[in-house]
Amino acid sequence: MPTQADSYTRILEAARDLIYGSSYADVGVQAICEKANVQKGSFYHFFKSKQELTLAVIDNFFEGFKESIIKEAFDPALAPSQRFTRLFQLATERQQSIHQQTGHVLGCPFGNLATEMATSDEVIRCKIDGLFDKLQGLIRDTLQEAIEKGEMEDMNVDATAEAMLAYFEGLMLLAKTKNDPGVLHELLPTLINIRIPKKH
Amino acid sequence: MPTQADSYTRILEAARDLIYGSSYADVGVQAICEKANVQKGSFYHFFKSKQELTLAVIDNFFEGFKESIIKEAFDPALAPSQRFTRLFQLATERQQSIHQQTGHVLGCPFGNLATEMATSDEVIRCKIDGLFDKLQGLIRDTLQEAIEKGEMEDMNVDATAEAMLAYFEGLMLLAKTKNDPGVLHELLPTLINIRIPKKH
DNA sequence: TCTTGACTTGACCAACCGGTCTACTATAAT
DNA sequence: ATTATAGTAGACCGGTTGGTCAAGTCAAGA
Repeated sequence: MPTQADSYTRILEAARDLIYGSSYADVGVQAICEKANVQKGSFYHFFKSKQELTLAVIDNFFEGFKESIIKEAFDPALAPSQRFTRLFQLATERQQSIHQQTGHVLGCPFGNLATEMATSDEVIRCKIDGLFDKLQGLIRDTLQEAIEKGEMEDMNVDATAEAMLAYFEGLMLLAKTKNDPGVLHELLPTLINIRIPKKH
Repeated sequence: MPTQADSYTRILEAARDLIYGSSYADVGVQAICEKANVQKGSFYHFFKSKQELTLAVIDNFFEGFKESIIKEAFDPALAPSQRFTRLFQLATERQQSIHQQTGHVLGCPFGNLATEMATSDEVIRCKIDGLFDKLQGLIRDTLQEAIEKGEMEDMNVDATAEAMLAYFEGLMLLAKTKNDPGVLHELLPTLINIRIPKKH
């Protein structure tokens, strides 16, 4: 007998794991209900549609991301350039761990969903677009701080942050396609060498 | 009355356009048949499953890619570093053109399919993995030639080629998520600055 | 003329899709 | 004790999924 009131959480987590493990379209409401040990009626009591559930899943992913990787890597106590190094460690370790558990490199949940749904669901595309903007802002601020502390030369921080995010997502995609986390271990550290100079 | 014998081609092209425009899972056999003006039976006369059709679609994509972008950009008559510049132009123009026609940046067809299916269809994952290897090889050979001609300093050509491919795919993903081809116009040219040095 | 085989037609299948609905239970406030 | 409310149960809906199949068309070869 499920502990009643946390059905919402169980649905959310079941959906998160299932969708991350394959894709939005491949995971049906029925499958989510079965994994969450919940009936259809309960599902639609808490979520008015599969799309709304997915928005909640994306938020949940970002929460988890903030409370683990971001909090640990973008620690103000660390030197800016070391934050990147820590981020690479954590991201690589996570994909390695997932690969060991599931047999698959799953990549970036936001990148996965964006790729699948950008053309068919504008709401979700905008949601992920916004999250990418936040991440880019986080990188940009860190770069700015590094410049101010003399750790890095001056540069176009906005363009560089965007390029870094792109490189990160691209490596995740390659690692997923090769099903080999080694790509990340080898190439993620080179992300800090990316520089887009200021144009003048 | 359809011109009979080219049903195969019409199915293939309909599937290519539909899948590229949304995703594998979102496009049904029925929709493909309707767009191709063909009946279900004909579909399964030519393709024994939706998966096999998808493999043919991937091949078709790569053929088109070779005969347009690759043939034009990786022209031995061009200086190696100029081949990259040409590639950026062509890739950016193509996405801009698609965006103008469809209202959406569709990104890289291989990256899209890999992201969607890598965890659920091993055959397709391997197929795309192989294509990525070919592209990486093409980049690597160009880099090698650039080094031999003194256009570039020596480097780890394999790692650099992989990093470039990742950056390319990541930019495509970002452009798709933002639904803005401007990302490519702004950042693709910086791809040539990526360098992974030889370790010793 | 008869046969063969490539191709087409469209009805049909079980399974599943996202979503709705009514009936029911459990809890808590009145 | 009564009522309201939150949550659960699961049958049910029309529509769609990938895939099958028997029947038929048509052109070429014998």
